[in-house]
Amino acid sequence: MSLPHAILTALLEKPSSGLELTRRFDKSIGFFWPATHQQIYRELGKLEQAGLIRALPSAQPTRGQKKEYEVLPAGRAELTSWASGPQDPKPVRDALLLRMRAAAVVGTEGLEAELRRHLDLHRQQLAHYDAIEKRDFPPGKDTTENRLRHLVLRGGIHLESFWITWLEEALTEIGRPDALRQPPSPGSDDPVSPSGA
Amino acid sequence: MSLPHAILTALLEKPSSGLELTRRFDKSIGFFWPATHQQIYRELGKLEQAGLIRALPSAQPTRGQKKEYEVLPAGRAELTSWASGPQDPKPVRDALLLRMRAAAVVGTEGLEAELRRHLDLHRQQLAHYDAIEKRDFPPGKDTTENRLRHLVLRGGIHLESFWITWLEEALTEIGRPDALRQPPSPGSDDPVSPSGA
DNA sequence: GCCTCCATGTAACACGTTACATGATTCG
DNA sequence: CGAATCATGTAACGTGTTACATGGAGGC
Repeated sequence: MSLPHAILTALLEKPSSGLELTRRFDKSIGFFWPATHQQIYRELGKLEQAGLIRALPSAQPTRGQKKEYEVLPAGRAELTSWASGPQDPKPVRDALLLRMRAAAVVGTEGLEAELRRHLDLHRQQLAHYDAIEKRDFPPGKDTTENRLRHLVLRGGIHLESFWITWLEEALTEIGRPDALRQPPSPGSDDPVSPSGA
Repeated sequence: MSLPHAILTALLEKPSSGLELTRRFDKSIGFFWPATHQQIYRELGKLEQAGLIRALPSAQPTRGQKKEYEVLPAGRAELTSWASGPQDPKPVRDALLLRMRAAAVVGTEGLEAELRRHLDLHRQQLAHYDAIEKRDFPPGKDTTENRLRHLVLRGGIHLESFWITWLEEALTEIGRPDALRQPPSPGSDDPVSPSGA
C-alpha cells in the first residue's frame, strides 16, 4: 500500500501527468520506491476512482493526450493518516546474501567477481547521492521540509555505505588463504545454526 | 526467481518436508529471504514438476501426511548456475523513507514516535543477530562454509546497525529547535531537487 | 468422541515486471 | 508524408500476502 502514497506525495509537491510523474520518480522518490509508468498509470486510475485525486479540467480525456492530476482534500487526508500511523519495517529480502548462502553449499565459483561488480555499482550510486547532496542541500536553506528530505537522502547514503563496507569485508574474507577451496561436503547441518536451538 | 533457489539451498543443507522448511526459514534463511508455508508448498510443487527435486519414496502422498524432499542433480546444477552468474542488485524499496518524504509535505505528526519504535525494533533484531553470532560462530571452526555463512550474518548485523545509526541521526535532527513546526507550505518544488536539473 | 496440533494444501487478491498497442505532436 | 518522440494505456505473468479448508495423530 505504498505506491499510491508515493504518488500522492509527488502530486502534492507538484501536480503532474503520468509521464511527468514517472520521470520525477526516476530522479527522486524512485530512489527508495521505484515505479514504472505502467504501475503509475494503474494507480492514477485507482486514485481517481477513489476520489483522492482528479484530472485537471483543462485536459481532454482522449488517448495520447496529456492529462494532469491534482490531489483532492480526501487524498491529502489519506496521505496524512498513512504517514503518521504505525507500520512495521518490512524484513530484508536480498538476493546477494542468499547467493552467498548458496555458495556455501555449491561452491564459490564466480562469487568474487560478482562481489567486485556489486561493490563498483554501490560506489557509483554513492557518488550519485553525494553529488545530489552537494547540489540540493548546501548549508543554510534550513526549512523543515528540506531537513526531512535531506534526512531521506542521508538514509540512501548510509545504505550505500553499508553495502560498500560489507562487500569490502567479504572480499577480504574470501580472499584469505584457505577460504577459496572448492565445493564443501554435502549434508552439512542447519543454516545459521549448526549447533541447534 | 530467488525463492526456489533459497529452497534448493535449504534442501541441500538437509532434506525436509514443507513445514520443516518453513520453520528453518524462520530462523535462518528467512532473515534475508522470508517465506510463508504457502509460498514454500507452491514452490515445492513447481520444483518437483520441473524435475529439480523429488519426494523421498518413504513418504505416502496422502493429504496431511508428511512428505520429505531431496534435491536431484539437475537441482544442484541449477542452483550452482544461479549462484555464480551475474545479477544486478535490486533497488531499495522502503516505506519509512517514503513516509518521511510524505511528512515533509503533510506534516510530522506522529513521526518521532514512529522513529523511536523502529529504532527499538532494530535494536532488538541486532541483539538477536549478535546472540546467533556468539552461539554459532565462535573463533575457530573456520571452514569455508562457515566463513560464508558468517559473512551473511554479518551483513544482517551491519544492516541493522545502519538503521540504528540513521534513526538516531534522524531523531536528533527532528528534535532540533525549529524543526518541529507543523505542515509546510504547499506547492514547493521537486523532491530531492529543489534547485532543479 | 472431541480438541489440539501437525501437516499439506486451495483460493483470491495485491503488486511488480515485461512486452506490446495506440493515439497525438513535431520536425525534417 | 514519414519517422521520431511524447503520452497513455492493455495484457499476461510471476511472486508475495491473507484467509481459509482438509486430513491425520495423539491426548483427555
